[in-house]
Amino acid sequence: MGDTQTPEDYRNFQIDQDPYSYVLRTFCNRWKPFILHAISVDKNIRFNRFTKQLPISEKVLSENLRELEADELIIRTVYPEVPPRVEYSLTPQGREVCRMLRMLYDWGWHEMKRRRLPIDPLGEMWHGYRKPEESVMNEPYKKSR
Amino acid sequence: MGDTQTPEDYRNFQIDQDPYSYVLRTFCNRWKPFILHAISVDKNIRFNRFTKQLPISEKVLSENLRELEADELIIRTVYPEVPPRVEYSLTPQGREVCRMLRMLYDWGWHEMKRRRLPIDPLGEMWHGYRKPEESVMNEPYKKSR
DNA sequence: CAGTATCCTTAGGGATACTG
DNA sequence: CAGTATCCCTAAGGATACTG
Repeated sequence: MGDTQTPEDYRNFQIDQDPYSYVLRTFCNRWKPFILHAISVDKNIRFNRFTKQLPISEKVLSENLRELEADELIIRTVYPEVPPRVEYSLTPQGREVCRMLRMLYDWGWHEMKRRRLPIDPLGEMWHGYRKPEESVMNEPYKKSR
Repeated sequence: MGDTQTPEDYRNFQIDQDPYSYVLRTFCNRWKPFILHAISVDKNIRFNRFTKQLPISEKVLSENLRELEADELIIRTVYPEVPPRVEYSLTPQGREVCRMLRMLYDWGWHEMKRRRLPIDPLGEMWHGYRKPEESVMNEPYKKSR
């Protein structure tokens, strides 16, 4: 379907149109793996819950949620109540991504073990590498400092 | 094995010690997927070949290769000749990473198709989504401009 | 509650010149 | 050939205050 490209066309490499780059900007920044994982565990999670579970600023959280929504990995549902309630959930694509992220986490975990690097215990609890403690997982991060 | 942590310990979330972060900094930046893939295809690839296949500056390429080596994903072999010859190859861990990157690429490719986004044809050739043309793949990137 | 709006800092990457 | 060494720039993220 119109795929008659010359070698010269190919040489004009557009990195931003490569699937690697798409993947990186879609879910491989500092916070998106954590955000997606939080949604996968806590269905219908609300805005404030993120900020209690992750040391992320509201600005950055908001930006990331908007991007994830635009990329169709999550759905934002607004309930017209007072005070407002907004819930976030995964799309089918978002669930696929979570499966891949799971693989990445597992690889990273084993690799860090192999290299004897310290591993954050909270993530381990969330991913089944450590006995869970509800009291901690419900609100792990203190806004202190 | 000394894993007696209090809830307060857990609350002190160290994002840099989480496997997600480890994965991101190990092989999820702008160029590492391309570099690793280039090595996986062209065993014993040399420094200059990267710069001909990717629009990457020598500085950034060098930095990335050093990091990949430090993280034990690639091996750097120096042959004491004149002029010097240095070859890069994958470690077993590097090959594992390439397998995961393959999954990410495939997901990204399908997702971009689904969303009707333009996909760079050169990457498609390298990943088997498009009929390969040797002449282009051997030196796709022109240093012009 | 669920966010914006501002302002600020830093790390990652790009361009270019140079070297053993 | 296989890199350093410089200098520069932008995008991502952080801190904080404010709002419907």
